[in-house]
This record gives sequence, C-alpha cells and structure tokens, in this order.
Amino acid sequence: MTKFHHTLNCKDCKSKGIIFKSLCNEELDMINQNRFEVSFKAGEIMFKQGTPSPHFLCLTKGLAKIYIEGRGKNLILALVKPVEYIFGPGVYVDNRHHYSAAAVEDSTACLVDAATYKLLIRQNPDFADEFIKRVSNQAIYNFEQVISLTQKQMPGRIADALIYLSEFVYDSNPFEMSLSRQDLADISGMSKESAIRILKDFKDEEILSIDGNSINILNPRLLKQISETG
Amino acid sequence: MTKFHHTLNCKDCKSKGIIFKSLCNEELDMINQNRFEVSFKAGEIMFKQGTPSPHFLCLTKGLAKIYIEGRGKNLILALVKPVEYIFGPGVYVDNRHHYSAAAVEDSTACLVDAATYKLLIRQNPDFADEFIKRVSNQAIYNFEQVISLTQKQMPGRIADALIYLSEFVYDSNPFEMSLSRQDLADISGMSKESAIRILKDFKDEEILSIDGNSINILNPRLLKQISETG
DNA sequence: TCCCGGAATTGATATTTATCAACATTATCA
DNA sequence: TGATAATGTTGATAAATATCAATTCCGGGA
Repeated sequence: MTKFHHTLNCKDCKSKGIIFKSLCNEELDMINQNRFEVSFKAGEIMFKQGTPSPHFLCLTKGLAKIYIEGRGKNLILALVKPVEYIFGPGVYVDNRHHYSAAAVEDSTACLVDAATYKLLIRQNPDFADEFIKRVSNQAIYNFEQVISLTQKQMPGRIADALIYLSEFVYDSNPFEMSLSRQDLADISGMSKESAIRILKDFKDEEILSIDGNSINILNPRLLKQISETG
Repeated sequence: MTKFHHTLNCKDCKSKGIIFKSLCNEELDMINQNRFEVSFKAGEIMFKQGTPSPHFLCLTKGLAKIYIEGRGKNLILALVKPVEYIFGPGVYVDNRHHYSAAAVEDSTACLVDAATYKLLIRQNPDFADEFIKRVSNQAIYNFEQVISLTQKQMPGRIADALIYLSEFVYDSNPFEMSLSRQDLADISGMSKESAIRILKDFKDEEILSIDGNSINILNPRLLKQISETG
C-alpha cells in the first residue's frame, strides 16, 4: 500500500465522481486539502471491519469488493468500481467500519477526511440531498439482495450475481471475471463448490460459455428468467 | 382506517419522537400544519410495497411490522413501536414504497407530508445529521440481519428473533408476543413449521417456557450463546 | 524448466430445511 | 352458543445445500 500526494487538484480531476457535482470550487478545495491518494495491489485489504473509520474513500482505478466477515464465511455486499465511493454507516454512528474492503484488481483510491465530508453535508443542502439519495439507493439495492439471498434457490442467486457482474460491474458481455469462484460464492451466499456446480449446469444448458474466467452469457433471456423464478 | 385531526399540536405532543429534538418551534409548526393522524386496527395494512410514498409516518401507539413481499413469502425487516418513524428510502429515489407496513396491534400514527420533511432536512443541518445518523444505524442493523439470515442455522435465527423481541420490541421478559408464528417465521426467514419446531426444541431444553403467546426466556445466557454460535 | 501451492473441479455423502398432509386448538361471529 | 374459519402443531417425506475427500489445473518462482 503506497501513499502519495496526487499532483492533480480535485477541481481538475478527470475521475471526479458525480457525487461532487453539487460542490463549488471553494468546497472542492476543502476536499482537496484533506485528501491523499493510496494504491493497492490486487488482493490487498483496504480496510477491515471493526477498525476505526475516519475516511471517505473514492475509488479512482481498479475494482474493490466490500464484504461482511461472518462466521468463517464472507458475504460480499457490493463491488465498487471507479468512480464510486465507499462511506460506511459507521462514520455517523461509532466511527467503526462495519464491513471490510479489499482490492479485487490493482486499484487506487482517494481518501478524504470524514470530518471534512460531514461538514460539507451540513453546509451544502444540495450535497446533503445527493448523499441521502445515494444512501437510499443503496438501501433499496440491499432489499433486493436480501430477498435474493433468503428466498431464491442457488440457480436464481447465481443468475442474479452474473447479471450484476455483466450489467453493473464489467458493463459488458462477454466479460473477463476478475473475481475468484470463492468470491462468486460469497456474492451468492453459498459454498464455493455449489457455485461451481451451478455454473457448470448453466454451461451444460448452454446459458453460458465459460473458459476459465471468461464468461459469455449466451442466453440472457433465460438467465433473467431463472433470476426471476428463483 | 380512520382519519382525523389530532387536537394536540406537535409542540406539545407527549409522544414526540427524539428525532424532533433538533427542531425549533417554528419548524415544529411547519410539521404540525402538514400532518394528520390515522388509526389502524390490528392486521390492517398501513401502506403497500410499490405504491407511491408521499409521507413520513410516525407511530404514536401500537406496534407495526415492516416487511418485504417476496415470492409468496414475506420477510419482516423490523418491528416499529412508538415513538419511532417509518420513512422509506423510496422518498429520495422513486417515490415508491420498497416495503409494506402493517399494524400488528391496534395502532395510531401521524403522517407528515414528505416534502415538508425533506425541506426541513435541507434547512436544518442538525436535523439532517440526526436523520443520517438514524439511517446509518438502520444500515448497520441490516448488516447483522443479513448475516443472521444467510449464515446462521435455524436455531440461531430464532434465538436472534427472540432476543430482538425481548430486548428491543417488548422490552421485557417474560413477554406476551402479539406476533403470529408465521410472523416469527417471517422474521427468521424460514417456514412456519420450522419456527414452531425450533420453539418446541427450546422449550424441551428448558431455554424457554411457552404458553400460547406468552414467552418466558428461562436461560438467556444459553439463548445468547445459540445466537452467537449460529 | 520443473516444482510447488493455491484455486478449481468432481463425486459421494451427510445435514439442513421445506413441503405436504393430517389433526388439534383457538378465535370469530351470526 | 355452536359452527366455521383461521391458526397452531406434529410427523413423514422430499428437496436443497453443505461438507468432505480426492483429483486436476494453472501460475509463479527457484
């Protein structure tokens, strides 16, 4: 994990997230003065559940997973790609991370002091609205996730994960999956072996073609149907 | 469902939630002018997933459940008691309810126009902070819930539900459960029959005594241990 | 290049959980 | 009050899923 100051100013940052659109130049300066950039190699942990949480993290390059560490198993809540940010609920509660984050691919991120961020939320109602909107969207997504995990059977859950990967994470089909099978299992809340078996079933039914980590969704319609019928 | 204007002003309301503590009299007046009170009989639906969501709802009497309607099954996300409020994430996203709510006991609630509420969040940073804090707490609770539902086996999940009921909902032990067995199952993400069986096991092991809907936790330490070991 | 360790795969088996059906109990209401 | 429906309970069975063990595959160093 290398720490270094970025030469760019936030005002000029090409990878500035849309979250910052409601901030004026002065406010962006404030963020700029309280930030530093960090890079992570694939596999490295970015922060760990239970540790103090003093930062807002904006992913500028790579891919990260955020996951809850349960009893032996992990549950991946979401994958985060540029330019999205991670700002856990602990910041407003107990200053602790309630989930861990790790780099799935080599990544870089901007860290901003949480206090600065909270101050801006108080100062700028548009920014606050944007933030609440974002938190709300996340909550809604979590509802769908819980229903998927608790009420769908394994094929439905794997279908959900594959659709999520293709449509929201890699934004393409076919796609090269930078996740391990274990990660896929951790997204879908099942054992690695089960995840592999379902993938194979999908391959046998010619819903997918799989070559190592390259996945091609051959029958998106059927996959969506499996997702819906659970 | 009866609609009537409450005689009291919000300023004097005995059951005013702590959320309102950061509002000045003028702001409370604003809420007061945009609110009405409704009462629900036990079992009545307060609002339904998918319908437009123009209100902030504050429960002043009774007990309500909020639940997601999945494929045939429901998943109860939380029980709401006085004086807590329900303000779904849809208000900031698509103006739709993303979960349903129903009265478990005879209840009354104050409904406040959502636009008014959102305006106050923009106006009053302390109020906004309180609101975000509350949303954050909810998110953290949801994490624990997801882990319970996806990584614990049935006895652990029922233990979690019973602890939740005793410690957070009814605030007592023994307690009279106003929920049905189906509700208990919907909290724990399992079939009604399974929930009943686990209850019986706990009774046989003398962790609980059960008489109809009266539940007495005889061995809280062991119950907690079952919750933790899953 | 060869070897090693971790990931992926497969099969056999055990465990967990749901479903179905039958019956008991309780609440409701005319 | 008695009939009737809803809720609760139990047992038998089937389905879903995890676990364990044994290979195989693959990439990165010495």
